[in-house]
Amino acid sequence: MTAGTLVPVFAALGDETRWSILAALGEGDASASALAGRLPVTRQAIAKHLSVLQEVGLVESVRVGREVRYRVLGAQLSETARRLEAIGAEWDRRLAAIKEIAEGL
Amino acid sequence: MTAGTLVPVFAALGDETRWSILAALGEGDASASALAGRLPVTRQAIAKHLSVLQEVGLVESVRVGREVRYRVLGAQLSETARRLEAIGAEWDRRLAAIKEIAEGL
DNA sequence: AATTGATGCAATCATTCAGTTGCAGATCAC
DNA sequence: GTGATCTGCAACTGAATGATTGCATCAATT
Repeated sequence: MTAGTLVPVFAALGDETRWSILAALGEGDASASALAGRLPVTRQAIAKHLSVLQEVGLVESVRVGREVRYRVLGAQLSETARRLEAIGAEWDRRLAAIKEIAEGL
Repeated sequence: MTAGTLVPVFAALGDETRWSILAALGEGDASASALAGRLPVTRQAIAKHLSVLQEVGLVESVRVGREVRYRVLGAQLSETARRLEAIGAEWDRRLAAIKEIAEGL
């Protein structure tokens, strides 16, 4: 269901413009040209960002006639969040264990 | 408790070397020099990465004599995961609503 | 105090990347 | 078919960044 590697997803999410695109797509599916009308960047720049987002599984595209509509995939975000939560919890567990040892409990 | 902006945290997590550092720190607190002994990059490169990680609240540092020890903060990861999950769920909710409308349910 | 080991700062280099412009190709409307 | 519109590819530019080397500084050990 989800992409293999985790790091590229974070790299994709580490850009303000891409979040603007995701936010705009959150209002409803749209094409690169339509997004270019709402954001202060060119269509080609948006097309590149959409390509990045699609490669990591954050959006999907559907061809409708002569335009290509993009849609946000929330499931990938949830999956990423789940894996991140697991890692964070593991580290906190270790820290707690160390603290217990240090305090002689 | 956590840093303000979300995007820089993702940018910080979007680098393989920084994950190597986080993984190494997961085995126990360490200094930049100690990490340089375990990873295939120079101490200065690691120092820069640690600076980035510290700025977004993923690690904290404690001075111990002449060395500076770094520790992973799992709480920031968990916090980031929570916010990500919330966004993903919201998007999926909207998608489901749109799909229902489209299918005339 | 002299030496050793650790951090910090600065300059440099190569690569990556976000963004642009320009043009060619494809598809709908008329 | 002709024109308008949307996509796709390619080349280019400028800025950000990952990584390096070199040197200065500061603290602990002897």
